[in-house]
Amino acid sequence: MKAQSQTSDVSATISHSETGRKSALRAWLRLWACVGSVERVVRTRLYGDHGMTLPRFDYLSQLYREPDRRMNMTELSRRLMVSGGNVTGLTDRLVADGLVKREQDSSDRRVQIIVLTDDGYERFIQVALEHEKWIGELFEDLDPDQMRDLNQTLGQLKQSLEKKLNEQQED
Amino acid sequence: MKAQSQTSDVSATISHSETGRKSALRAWLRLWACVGSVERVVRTRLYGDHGMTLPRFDYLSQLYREPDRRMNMTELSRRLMVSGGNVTGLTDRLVADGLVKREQDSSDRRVQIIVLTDDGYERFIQVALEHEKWIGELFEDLDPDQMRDLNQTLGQLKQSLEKKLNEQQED
DNA sequence: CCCATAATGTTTATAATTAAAGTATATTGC
DNA sequence: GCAATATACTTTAATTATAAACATTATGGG
Repeated sequence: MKAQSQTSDVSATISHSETGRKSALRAWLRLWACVGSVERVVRTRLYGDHGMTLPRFDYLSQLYREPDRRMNMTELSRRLMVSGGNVTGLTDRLVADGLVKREQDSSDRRVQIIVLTDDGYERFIQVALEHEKWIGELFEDLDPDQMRDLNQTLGQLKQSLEKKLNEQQED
Repeated sequence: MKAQSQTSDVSATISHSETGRKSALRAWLRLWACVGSVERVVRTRLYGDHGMTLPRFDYLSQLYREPDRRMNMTELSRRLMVSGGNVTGLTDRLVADGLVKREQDSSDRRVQIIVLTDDGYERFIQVALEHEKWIGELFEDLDPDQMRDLNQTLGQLKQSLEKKLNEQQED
């Protein structure tokens, strides 16, 4: 059949990139499935056990990791990988709940600095301890060697993706 | 200090699970970051180049993979890892766009069968070809060995997570 | 057959999310 | 200094998403 022999000819020439594409797609689908499963568990437990949503938890965790517990909106948007408008809305609700507060930057009047309040800090560490336990349980079937390799590969992939994203942005 | 010596005593006892937790958390954060980066690229290009959203693309891809291009709502909800109400809304809009249609199950009047239309099929394969190319490019920095190991580990993790989810559901 | 229970899907209210347009402030080049 | 451009954030309209309550239909035990 013509179509089939064409496929064979082509695959003989570009077989490497063809198989690369297929295994990349498979890796992507598995990554997506794993993240979806973990997110579903974490989201359900956050809401059920602590009345907190996953986006708010992620938001607070970014602030928590900063030495001074503060960050501007643009940086939050970048770290959380969501749009600026989304961060505005999340911030409004977190301010209403008293978990964060807005402060003005002294040198640039456009900039809003978001600060974790004492309440927000207490609330976050309480939830974060449980969160870490859940993640540990969800990943417990991977043996230490696999975990090490996985972390190594994902670290490399993460850097590679960030590099590509920056390059793309400049175009 | 009392608190510190307590921490040391505890970590001496459960150091293995402690380090396991930390590396699990690191793996989770990296997984999350990688998926976020890829999703951002794919979403932007889907919308910019094809006027399609990521949730709709994922929805169509689930139907496409079925031999008869049809599936009921509950199964779609399970595969896409989203709520039933969400699937109802997505279906309404995809029906309005003519990409899928609803059919009644002959043996169970509760069941809606969603069928990919000819238009939906054509549209999907056109976009899916590009999608596969994008994913291949985004993952190109991983060498074949890493890709193979990654796929193996993620496959195992995926199965382990599905097992845990089922067990949890039964509680 | 009938009732309790389960399963399928929709509706409702609300939150999260995006892209695009808009506002205000800074910066840069001339 | 001023105009053009860039940056930081908000607003808007639409879509996507959840949890919980609901309606309908199916199933299984008495």
